[in-house]
Amino acid sequence: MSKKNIKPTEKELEILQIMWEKGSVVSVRDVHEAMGGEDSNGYTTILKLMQIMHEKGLVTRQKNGKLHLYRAVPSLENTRQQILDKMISTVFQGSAAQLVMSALGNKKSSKEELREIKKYLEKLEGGDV
Amino acid sequence: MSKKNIKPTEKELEILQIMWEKGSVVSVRDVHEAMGGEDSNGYTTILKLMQIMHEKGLVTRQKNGKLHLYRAVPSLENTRQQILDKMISTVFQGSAAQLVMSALGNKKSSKEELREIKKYLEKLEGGDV
DNA sequence: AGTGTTTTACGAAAAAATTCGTAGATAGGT
DNA sequence: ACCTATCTACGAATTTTTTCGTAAAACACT
Repeated sequence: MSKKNIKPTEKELEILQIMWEKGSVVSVRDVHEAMGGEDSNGYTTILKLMQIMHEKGLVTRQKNGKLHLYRAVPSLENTRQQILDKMISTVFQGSAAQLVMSALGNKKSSKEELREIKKYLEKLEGGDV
Repeated sequence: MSKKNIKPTEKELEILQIMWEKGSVVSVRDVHEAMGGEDSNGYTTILKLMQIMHEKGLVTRQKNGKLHLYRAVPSLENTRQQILDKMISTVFQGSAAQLVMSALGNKKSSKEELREIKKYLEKLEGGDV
């Protein structure tokens, strides 16, 4: 019951994405630069976004000297799951299989990827085929 | 070059989804009702949205008596593709395989679905394994 | 202490998306 | 011809998201 369903906006998702990539804590500047620096967004824009995310509980932060270090609260996995679920229900008629096949269809995935997926499938079918 | 990349908003996507489901043309009322009627949205809200979609070129329409019948312009397939691509790049580190495995992981897909996917995979690997 | 650089806080503007009220048009039935 | 139902057009209000300017605080270095 404790899982709040805070849906990140698109921009927020971009920021979360960067945090997940970097793995550990990040400063506003880290994010700002990872997003393409001043050409893409003003520094204070990113700052503001991260402040809002903090208010929403999407990130925690802690002071380090004069700057704040931020950490993503929702996990990459959960977020993926959430987005996938929504997407499956709105655009894929509720069928995960359809999504999978669409995803494989266009992107010419490498043979290794395909093999990996196949292996995964076999594991899923697991003890009952 | 003619493919405009008109990105439907979320609400617009819901409406498109209904149109795809219904298959053929739909009236505003059809959509309004399919979306849960007056409890969910005012009739004119849906009307307005569909008018905007018309301006954007997301739907075509034709008069039939006093009402308009709408038809989705973007195909379900293309839209899926577009959304998937974006999603893969923003939340799945560019890897379609990751998306696929995530999608299969949580949703307990039926055995039939899994089998279907496997078959599909084999077809993809096709003439070179 | 004084100067310069970087960071935060705050407020507010701008842009985008959603919602709906009102008025007028259109068709159907009587 | 008139009444009623339903539909469209239009404009505007509301809400949400994105953007950034300005000023104050924090630190670093003389």
